[in-house]
Amino acid sequence: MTENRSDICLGQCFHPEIVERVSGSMASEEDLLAVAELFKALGDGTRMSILGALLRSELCVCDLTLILKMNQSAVSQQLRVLRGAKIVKSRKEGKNVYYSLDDRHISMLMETGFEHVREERKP
Amino acid sequence: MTENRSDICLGQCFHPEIVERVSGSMASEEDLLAVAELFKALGDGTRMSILGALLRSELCVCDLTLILKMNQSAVSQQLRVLRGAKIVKSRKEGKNVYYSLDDRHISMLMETGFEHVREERKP
DNA sequence: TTAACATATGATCATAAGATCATATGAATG
DNA sequence: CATTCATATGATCTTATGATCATATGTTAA
Repeated sequence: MTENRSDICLGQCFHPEIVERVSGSMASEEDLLAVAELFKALGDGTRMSILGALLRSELCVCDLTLILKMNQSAVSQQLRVLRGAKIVKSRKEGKNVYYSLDDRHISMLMETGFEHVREERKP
Repeated sequence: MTENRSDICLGQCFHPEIVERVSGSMASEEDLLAVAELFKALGDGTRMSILGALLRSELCVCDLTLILKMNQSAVSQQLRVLRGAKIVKSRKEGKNVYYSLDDRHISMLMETGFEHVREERKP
């Protein structure tokens, strides 16, 4: 920890106690990377539109293509990403596959996100 | 709305009432894209590590480079992204710039994210 | 069991985005 | 006021990722 590096502040700027304390109390790298992957999967306009629709109702792929006005392949590709990230779940019924949000964490994330961007827009 | 497309379900699968209702009640495209941008900025391992540190304490750039064991340029580049997305704010004090989370929405998003990935890991 | 339909997926191509390098800016201090 | 130090940023290169195309899988009904 606090090893020497030639490219950065070697001097008086740094705060050893704080660096030590934060380094020792941070979330694990495993958790941080997992959360980053989660947000990365949420961080795309097409996928967020899909989720915006699923926030209102469980939907089959066909309905999603109509709502998003996108072709089926693109929708399915993005659903795969969302499934892989455990953001949506699916259930099969006949020829159709119905998608819905995985759990309430996802809707909480979306609602908090909406609140944030709406607040940032005001001032 | 519900226009014809040759590449997808023209037949019996689709649910006009649901498509109609969801299309009419979804968040605006503007909001959806803004939230997607927010999550995209959160969706990177380096940036999430920075935020994991800032969740514990306000920090200057130098301290962040030591905590993350990364060079200064890479850290500053990612701080720029986080600033642009209104995820962190900065204050200048002498030669140093101190960064902190923009508001409580950001810590809420992170906590919810941690909860989600930890729960997904269990079963 | 064949045809029609709903969904999934591999391959390809174009674009986006992160790390690094070099250098610029701007504050404090001798 | 010149130097040192902390931070920011433009340019470049490489890799990652989304849209599209073509096709595969799997389900139902004729």
